[in-house]
Amino acid sequence: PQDRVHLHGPSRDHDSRSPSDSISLPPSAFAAVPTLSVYRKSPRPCPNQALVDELAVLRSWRFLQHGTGAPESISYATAISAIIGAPKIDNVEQARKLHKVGPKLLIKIDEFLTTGKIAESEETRNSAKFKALDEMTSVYGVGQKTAVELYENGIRSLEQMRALDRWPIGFKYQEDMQIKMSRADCESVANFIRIQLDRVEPGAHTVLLGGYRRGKTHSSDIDLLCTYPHEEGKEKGILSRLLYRLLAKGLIPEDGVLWSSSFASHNVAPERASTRSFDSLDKAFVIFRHPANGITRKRDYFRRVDIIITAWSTFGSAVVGWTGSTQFERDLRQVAEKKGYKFEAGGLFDKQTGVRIPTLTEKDVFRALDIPWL
DNA sequence: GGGCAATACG
DNA sequence: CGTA
DNA sequence: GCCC
Repeated sequence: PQDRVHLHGPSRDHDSRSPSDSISLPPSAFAAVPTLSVYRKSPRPCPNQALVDELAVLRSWRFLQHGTGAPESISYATAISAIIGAPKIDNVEQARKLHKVGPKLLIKIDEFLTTGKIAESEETRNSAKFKALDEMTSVYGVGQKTAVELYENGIRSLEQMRALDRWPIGFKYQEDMQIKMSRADCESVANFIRIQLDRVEPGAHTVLLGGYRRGKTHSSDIDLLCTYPHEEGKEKGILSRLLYRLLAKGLIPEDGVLWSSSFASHNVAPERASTRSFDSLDKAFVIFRHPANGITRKRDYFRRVDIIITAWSTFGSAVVGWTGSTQFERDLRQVAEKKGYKFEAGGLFDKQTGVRIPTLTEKDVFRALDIPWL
């Protein structure tokens, strides 16, 4: 998720470079780059794409060493995000004006501007430990902590991990889950699910979110948001019916429901079920079997799909919350907090009263928080 | 020196 | 702790 | 690592 690049409209991730980018801008233009990602565009590729690619290695390295939530990691993520939102950098004085880019980053940027690369990035890419941790965390259920622990115990490869027999599901579908999906693949998977959804709840509506919506050409998973337009409450129960149907049709393997709020509530104590925050969205993380079509798919492929259900009245919040990127969500919450709101994918709330502001559309969220639509 | 987004749940 |  |  950290590779997600944020943007605002559905066309947010398109190349927005222009001929004027070849002209060197005054440092003041860089000081004008907004501090938070919600106030700037994030084109991809961006004008500083080669630099970003180099710095991204160091960001990954920090993620693997300290976790994505560690300050060392967040500082790199925010700095890279700022660079993504900046015009073409061709001297250090410009970079110096960017918010969130400090002395340490400037040294790296300077090196890149003079040599065209960053030595530490290259070393990191080739380091055995980096490669081992990177590979180990690719297994579903294995995060940074576990990978570091495994490494300390001498584990270095997927083969060694497999022998431990601790992640049966992770390894069962590991191979397919490494293969990224094209946008056409994402759309095809979504359409398979829509057909079944229409059988259990005609009139229900779905949209593809996540990296796909941000314009990524390839995705490692699919985020599918489902609602029932204009009829509050009619979305209730959709998830379990849909899951049962997908299971019955073999579109989800028997062991393919990795997690589901809906299914869980079956064997859950009633009081526990009602304890659930009434705003939290129903969701299921599944393995979807994408049937072969004999043309673009010679065989079935197993894909990670997240299915999320939202009430119509909070559809906008759900769209914003499940589109990302990670950085965008962080910055959005900061803005909400500062303006007396609390934002979650389940809704936008007044911090004082706890009252939920209706957010039928994505623009309702932006409007309430006074964030421009870029 | 404190803060960095946020939270439900298995 | 891991996942979203 | 960067900002307040």
